[in-house]
Amino acid sequence: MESEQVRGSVDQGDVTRANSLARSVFSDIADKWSLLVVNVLGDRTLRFTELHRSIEGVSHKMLTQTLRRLERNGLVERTVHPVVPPQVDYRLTEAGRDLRDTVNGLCGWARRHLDVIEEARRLHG
Amino acid sequence: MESEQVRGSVDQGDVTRANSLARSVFSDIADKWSLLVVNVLGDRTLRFTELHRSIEGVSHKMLTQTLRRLERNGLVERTVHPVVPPQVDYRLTEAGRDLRDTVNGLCGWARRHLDVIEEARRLHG
DNA sequence: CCGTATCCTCTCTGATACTG
DNA sequence: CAGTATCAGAGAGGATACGG
Repeated sequence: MESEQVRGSVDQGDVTRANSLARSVFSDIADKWSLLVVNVLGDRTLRFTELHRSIEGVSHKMLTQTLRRLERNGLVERTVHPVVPPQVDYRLTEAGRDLRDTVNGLCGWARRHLDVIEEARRLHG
Repeated sequence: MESEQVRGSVDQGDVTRANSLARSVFSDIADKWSLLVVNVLGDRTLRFTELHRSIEGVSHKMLTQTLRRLERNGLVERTVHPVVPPQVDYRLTEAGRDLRDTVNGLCGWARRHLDVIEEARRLHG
């Protein structure tokens, strides 16, 4: 992606690094659950169970995996409170909140093109 | 997503429809290959083989499947020229180009947060 | 409450070979 | 060139049970 920039004034090595990284990040966040988690979290701080309830259809396992991946990419911050029963809070980092704005754009896009999509599905479905 | 809007002035049924549709669209486009195809196509019109060459690592089969799905959702237009050898052109629809702008936002996001992501990966990797 | 591990199923993916 | 069909292996995802 952004292949035009290769010919631009940006440092070549930097661009290559950006491309491959962006690509691997895409692989990590471009899935349904990650996007939904980012959206649901928003500006709030939620516990594991609250997230689980908020995202319909996600399994315990998938939610855990998704949260670990998001944490690994610096999008989500995980806070463990040493109490019994255990309490763990999740919230978006700054990068995560920035991503959420972009994801909101995606939602806006879906809303704007509802009709086109539905018609296309009727035609080709 | 957009759950705040449920309490807003928008028609309730419309919101529900938008949410479930957005969700099913997400499932269809929120994958690596779809996003890459949308990005590579941009404003151009490309043939199957050109796309295949442009997107490193995609198999013949996956590219076909991805293009079918994108067509099914009204993001890509497929034009078959009745010549021998066959020639098939792919280009983004208006909805597709609109999506590409959003996806570009995603690329921009990745570029902006390169350092944060890399550091998070070092820490948690 | 939160997380991990195991098992089992089912889909996805790539390789290959074949049609128009 | 563009697309379909088939097959086998890999991997994702769900259910369940158990540990901190």
